[in-house]
Amino acid sequence: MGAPKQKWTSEEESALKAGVVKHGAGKWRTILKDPEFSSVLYLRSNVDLKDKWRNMSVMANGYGSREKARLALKRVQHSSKDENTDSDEDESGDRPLPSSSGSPQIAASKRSMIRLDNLILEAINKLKEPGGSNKTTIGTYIEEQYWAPPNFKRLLSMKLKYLTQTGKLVKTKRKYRIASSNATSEKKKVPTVLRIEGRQTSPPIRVDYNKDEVIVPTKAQIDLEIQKMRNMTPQEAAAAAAQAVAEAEAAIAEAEEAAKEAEAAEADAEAAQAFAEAAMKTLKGRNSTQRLTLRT
DNA sequence: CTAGGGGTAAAT
DNA sequence: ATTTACCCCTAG
Repeated sequence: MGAPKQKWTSEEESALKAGVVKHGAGKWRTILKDPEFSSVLYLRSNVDLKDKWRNMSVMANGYGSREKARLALKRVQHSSKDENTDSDEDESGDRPLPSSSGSPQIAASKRSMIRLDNLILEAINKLKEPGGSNKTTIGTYIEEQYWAPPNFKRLLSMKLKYLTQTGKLVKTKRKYRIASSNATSEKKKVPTVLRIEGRQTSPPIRVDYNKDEVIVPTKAQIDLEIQKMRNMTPQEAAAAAAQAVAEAEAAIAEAEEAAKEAEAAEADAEAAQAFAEAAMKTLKGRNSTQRLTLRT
């Protein structure tokens, strides 16, 4: 019929994730009605959200609710040794189901948002140091380009280690380089359409990204965060940023105490980072293409 | 309305 | 052939 297939955009995916974070997985109708996301998800139905969440979970986790024989991995073109020590230690449930009522416990283990990853890759990319860049250089770059939370060093170390382990980075000597097989195949989503929340009477704003930035699929996520802060005063945004950092620290501390792989903490830390970073950017007014400070 | 299970057809 | 958006159905 009319729409043969409508691929979910990164914006929609981000909005969905954010919605799940905010309202919990399963509150599809609530998420849909939230003006924060309805601007992005107004085309989708609650069932769509459910199904999409299912699909995403299946992919991310490997075993969501609809996995079955999902054990068919791609035929790796590993030139050397492969040895994927697949330890299915995954305990991060797809359905975090935050125990909302009662005492607010910070325990949401939502995994998504690969922000710092991109930051690191961008740093390495930009630095273009032959043989790779070391931790300090990368850290300095990020600190200069963005900002550094108090626990940034730890975050970075953890992230670097993790990226190396997962093969996204290659560590030679003390230098890190981007793995050769690093598929930088992001979507061709160069132009993004944003809608003004509330009213569609205004024509969509077309925003062209990739000004001087690396081609890293990170814009959508930032967009989302910024949208969420669109109505915040600078003070509120700063407070949110501070809180985000605090939460990240708490997550790190917990993870270290538990001596775990810190997977869950990573997600939290990254989410917090993204939020904080977006806040800082907003405060600095270095938003490139758009003014998001509008108030209807 | 939601959780799931099942399925289909369209993109890749 | 796989992935993925959507659909249908049933039980809570």
